[in-house]
Amino acid sequence: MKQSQLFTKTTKDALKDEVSVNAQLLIRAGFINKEMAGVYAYLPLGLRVIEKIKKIIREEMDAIGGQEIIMSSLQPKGVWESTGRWSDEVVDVWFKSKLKNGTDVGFGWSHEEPITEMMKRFLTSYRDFPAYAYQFQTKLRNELRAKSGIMRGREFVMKDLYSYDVDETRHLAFYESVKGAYMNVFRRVGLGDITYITFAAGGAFTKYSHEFQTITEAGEDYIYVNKEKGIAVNEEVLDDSVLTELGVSKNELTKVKSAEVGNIFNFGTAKCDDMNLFVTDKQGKQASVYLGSYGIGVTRLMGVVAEHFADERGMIWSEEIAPFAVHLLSLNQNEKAEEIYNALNKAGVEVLFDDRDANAGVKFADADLMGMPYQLVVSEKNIRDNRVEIKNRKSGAVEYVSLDNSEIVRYFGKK
RNA sequence: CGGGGCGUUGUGUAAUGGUAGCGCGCUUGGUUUGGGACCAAGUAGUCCGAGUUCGAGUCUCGGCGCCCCGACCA
Repeated sequence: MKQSQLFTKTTKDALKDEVSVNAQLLIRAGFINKEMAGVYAYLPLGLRVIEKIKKIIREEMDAIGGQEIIMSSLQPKGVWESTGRWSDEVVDVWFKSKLKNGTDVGFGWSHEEPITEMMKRFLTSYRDFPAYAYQFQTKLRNELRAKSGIMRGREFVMKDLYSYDVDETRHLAFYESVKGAYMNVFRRVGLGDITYITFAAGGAFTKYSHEFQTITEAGEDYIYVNKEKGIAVNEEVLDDSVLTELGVSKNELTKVKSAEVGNIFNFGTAKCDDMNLFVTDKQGKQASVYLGSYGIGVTRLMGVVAEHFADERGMIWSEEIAPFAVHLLSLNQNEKAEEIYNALNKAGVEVLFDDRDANAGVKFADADLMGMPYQLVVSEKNIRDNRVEIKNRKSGAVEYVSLDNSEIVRYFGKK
């Protein structure tokens, strides 16, 4: 894409009302726009990051048998009444409205009840299991206090996966396979080293649930970790019995601040029982259904990455989720740069071409702010030396490649 | 939901109750051209509504909105 055609622009100015690093950088670079407190629009560059993250998640979900669907944002009252969760006293984040005829509707803050209701149509026999469905969906939550940019908003994108099974062993095995898939996701977005499967409160159905906590100062949780043993415990459940169960003592654990990027939850059979989802087993008798619910905050994950991979000049995207792999900077050498741009495009390399009539300093500063992994500099100086310059945004390392389109394509092809 | 801070051009800020000014941005012209360059001329504003006052950005009341701490986070 040519930058001269991109309708967004960058700004040097820091916004007074936006304190978090993620929102500050993403807004300055033109990735997102703030619509209101806790509500952000995703612009071309930001959307490309979201789509890259979704692609990774989609691959990992499909790999464990997930089938993608999309539920609705408008939800009927009835399905939530069956579990007692329509009440504002029970769920305090509801956005609600009415149809013209007075019928109550809710805006989806979760989809556990609606998807289970929907599944009743299809899951009627033990032969129908297991069933694994997931979606990417905008969740609407009337948070009392939005904060930290895109890390805690009133409208955000979540990937939620639901597993249904009649066989408890298989149900638990799937739960374990989601753990693995989730860690793959966090590894692939670059947060593997600092993301822990964390013991957390389980609620009414199970003793514990598991959260995926990424160590970051921008987070709002505290967890206790032991990196060598790969153990992490949320502060909220840390007591002597948990320590005994895990076989660690408290002085082996370090307290760190973290952000919850994912959560997996075993409902047992309670939820489906509540919603009257029963099926016929082999003996022709009524059987209960196990439900698992598994979430990844897609937009929050983008916020955590933006926070973590940044320096004083701007963001630093990894190749897996960068909006573009290459930022081609033409220092008044548009003709030559255009040839390279076309060659890279033809080879399928994603490239943002800064073809604007601007000073070198402006282009470098913008490129650093936007944070594409590679900056490819085409300038008079380089052309004279019959080469192009390729700078690694993260390391700052500079490499030179001869001024030959196929050589340049090959450089990025091997990446 | 409890507590605190705050709303002035697009953005960041200034203005004893008395002419709304400055930097950045943006527009135009010119100069520059490897790290946010320079010169000149322009552009645009007091969140909304009442009230007090000869006079309100400034004082009072109400509304709307934003940020932070805490609580909450299925």
